Amino acid sequence: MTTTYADGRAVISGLSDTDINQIFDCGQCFRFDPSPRGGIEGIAGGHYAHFTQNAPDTLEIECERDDIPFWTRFLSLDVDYSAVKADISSRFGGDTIAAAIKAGAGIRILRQDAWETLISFIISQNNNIPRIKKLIAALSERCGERLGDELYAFPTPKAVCDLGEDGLFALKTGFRAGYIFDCASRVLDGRLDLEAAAKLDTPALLAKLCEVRGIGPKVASCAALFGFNRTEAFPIDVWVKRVLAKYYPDGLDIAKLGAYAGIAQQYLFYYERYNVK
DNA sequence: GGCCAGGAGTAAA
DNA sequence: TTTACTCATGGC
Repeated sequence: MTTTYADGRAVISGLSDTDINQIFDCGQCFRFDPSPRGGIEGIAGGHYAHFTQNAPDTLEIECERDDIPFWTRFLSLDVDYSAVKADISSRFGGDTIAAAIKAGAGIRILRQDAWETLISFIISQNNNIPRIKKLIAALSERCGERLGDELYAFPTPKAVCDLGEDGLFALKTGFRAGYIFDCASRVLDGRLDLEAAAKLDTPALLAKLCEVRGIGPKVASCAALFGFNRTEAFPIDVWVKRVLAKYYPDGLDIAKLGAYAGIAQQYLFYYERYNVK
């Protein structure tokens, strides 16, 4: 993998197992969308980037020069996904996981901000992806830092807390308003110390996250997987339940799926959710 | 107009 | 320990 930078654009070549359309459209993030001028654009970590991929092994990132390490890490470009796939395949067996890996061959699990994933997946509960995106965009526009024309950073815990439960409800978050407020309050006053939480082992992390009102096993698992880089976390939502019932009627021992269970889960989710056969 | 959406809290059995 | 109901909202 080699990176060059010129004219506000990083060009990363020598890639494998990478497809930005799959990465940004597999339900793991909610602030990246197709750009009117082609490619995919969005905001993370308070920075805007625009991605284009004209070849399987080459990615162009329009971003600040100083942000290249951030985006490289964000995209998990340092992770050897051929090894990940081999490990998953050796543990699952069967045609289903092979087909799912093939269907989502370019998926990479993003390393997102823990706080952002917590709020995003609280919003996701009993909701659909387009509306989740709308609500997060509305929240960011309402109280996130303005980065440019129509561009807003994801808001800080304090900014969300200052909105109050009423302000959050006014954004049409519905019954989730109180959940979002509780989470923001806890992060703000230190009852939920995200830096300390990041040092816990995964079971302890999940238990800690579940102290927040409105965070249960599924939301906690998504935050752990997408926001704390816990690739062994295995979120079970309606789609994954569907996959498990359909292809693994005799049950699947998730504990035996190893360090990349969460990545396997993402292949399966993508396979079933987007009906990629 | 009922059903569903990357669920979780609550009460009841 | 599971099961049924409820929670706002919007697309279909």
